[in-house]
Amino acid sequence: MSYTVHEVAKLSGVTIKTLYHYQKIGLLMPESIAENGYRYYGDKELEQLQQILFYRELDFSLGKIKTAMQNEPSRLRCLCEQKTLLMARQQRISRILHTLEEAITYAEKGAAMSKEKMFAGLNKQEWEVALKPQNEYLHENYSYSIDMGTIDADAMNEKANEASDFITFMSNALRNGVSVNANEVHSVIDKHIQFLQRDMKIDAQSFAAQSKFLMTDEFHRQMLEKQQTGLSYYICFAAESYAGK
Amino acid sequence: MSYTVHEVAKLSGVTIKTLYHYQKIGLLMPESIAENGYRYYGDKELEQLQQILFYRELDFSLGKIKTAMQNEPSRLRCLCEQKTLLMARQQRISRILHTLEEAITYAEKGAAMSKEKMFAGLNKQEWEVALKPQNEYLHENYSYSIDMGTIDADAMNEKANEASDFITFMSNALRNGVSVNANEVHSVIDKHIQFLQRDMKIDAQSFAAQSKFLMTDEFHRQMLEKQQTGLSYYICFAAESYAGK
DNA sequence: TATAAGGTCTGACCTGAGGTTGGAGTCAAG
DNA sequence: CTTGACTCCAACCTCAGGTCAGACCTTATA
Repeated sequence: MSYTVHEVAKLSGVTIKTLYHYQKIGLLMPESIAENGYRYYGDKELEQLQQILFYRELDFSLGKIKTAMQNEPSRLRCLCEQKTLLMARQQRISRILHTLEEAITYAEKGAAMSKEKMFAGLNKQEWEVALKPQNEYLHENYSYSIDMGTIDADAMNEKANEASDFITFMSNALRNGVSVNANEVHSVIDKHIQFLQRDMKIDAQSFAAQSKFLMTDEFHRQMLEKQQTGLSYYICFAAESYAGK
Repeated sequence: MSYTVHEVAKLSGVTIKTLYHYQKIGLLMPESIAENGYRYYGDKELEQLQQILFYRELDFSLGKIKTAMQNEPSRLRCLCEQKTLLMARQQRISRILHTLEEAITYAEKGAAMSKEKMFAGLNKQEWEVALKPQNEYLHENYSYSIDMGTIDADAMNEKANEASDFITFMSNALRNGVSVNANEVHSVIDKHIQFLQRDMKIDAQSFAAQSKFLMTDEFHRQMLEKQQTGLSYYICFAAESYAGK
């Protein structure tokens, strides 16, 4: 199947000029060029274009896109990476939106925001840190948020792993439609609480309360939601169900 | 309170050069310029800068930003509009993400996507349509799933549409990470309840209770969850947050 | 008090990702 | 065989800054 510039443009939303530009810089070559100079694109080229547009959405420069696509010829892996990045971007917009909402409530009151808050999510330096390996980021942040006040590195690692396991389980349970009243959910919460009890006094009630509290913290909530949509709410309910048993 | 270029740059994340540029094109003037030529920015200027950055995030050109800020001197209304636009953008990213995910599953199977699907969300023409009346778009996608088994066509249609809009909104809100405490969520619940009140006596508390009750009914829960993982939990929380306001 | 280190101002030039204009060739339909 | 839509290509323009370079200012320290 071959497409003319016009067809490709209509399908993908880029202009003909842009296609030409991409050809000139060697980013996307036509499948074939007829004797009259007309350019024709095939299915493979469309896939490439799609990928280019995903990257462009992420504000990659065309040069970077080119090298990225050369270095990682596996379409699948490219796509997966793009997904990660796009999710990170969504995250960033969430933060900005949050800042914006705060700005609105301050403006309504006629009050002034703190200068750092004002630019949360907008300040790129800060944001680039959050961009990179989200997983570490999740780990770090989660563990740090649970065990404030401990120092020992190894123990901390163990805690991070436990927390991560717990979250993974809950995430799977939610995806699989397991009810918050299910026994396996309760028993995992039970184990998790037992683990927590090593460091702090905590019981079912206060765990439920704490889950709820965590939800009020936007940052935390987003972290869970990033892992699985709806997770923060699910955990909260599960904790409540467990506590009310 | 006055800030030097350096301080503003660090706070906001823009470069000094950019500040200079904004001054040159008259987008953001310093509060005062000392005799030695040094520029100083005050709190008002920081607020303006914040707003500029919000707009920039939305890919407004600097010229447009300038006129936008001149035409709408009310900071509050500016912010609210920006919020709407930013939420629209987030939805667009959601769509792209969805396309990306589909691309991944197709790639895993080694199959080919349909050409239109391939560019869903990326194609700007199409997207601009989706940008403005977001609601129509929502209609199409959802209305079919709610209104099975209706009797009175017209009245039911209205109800179906309302319910459908409500659920779709909540679903998007959840996907986009909007907090259950967010004003827009509350106001949508408010509207929904007002709508319900036409047919039955219901207030915030009983709505929250009913949401919770719905959750205990596996059939209803699964229906919501099928639409969007985590949705039943989210709605429940949102209702509670609304009731507790 | 001199000097170094670091901020600051300004203009001139560069860049990337296209858009615009315009002249000329090409295609399909009536 | 003409008309209207499509295509090619080159030269030039734009926008939002970045880079570089030279000169000036401020503050801390020797």
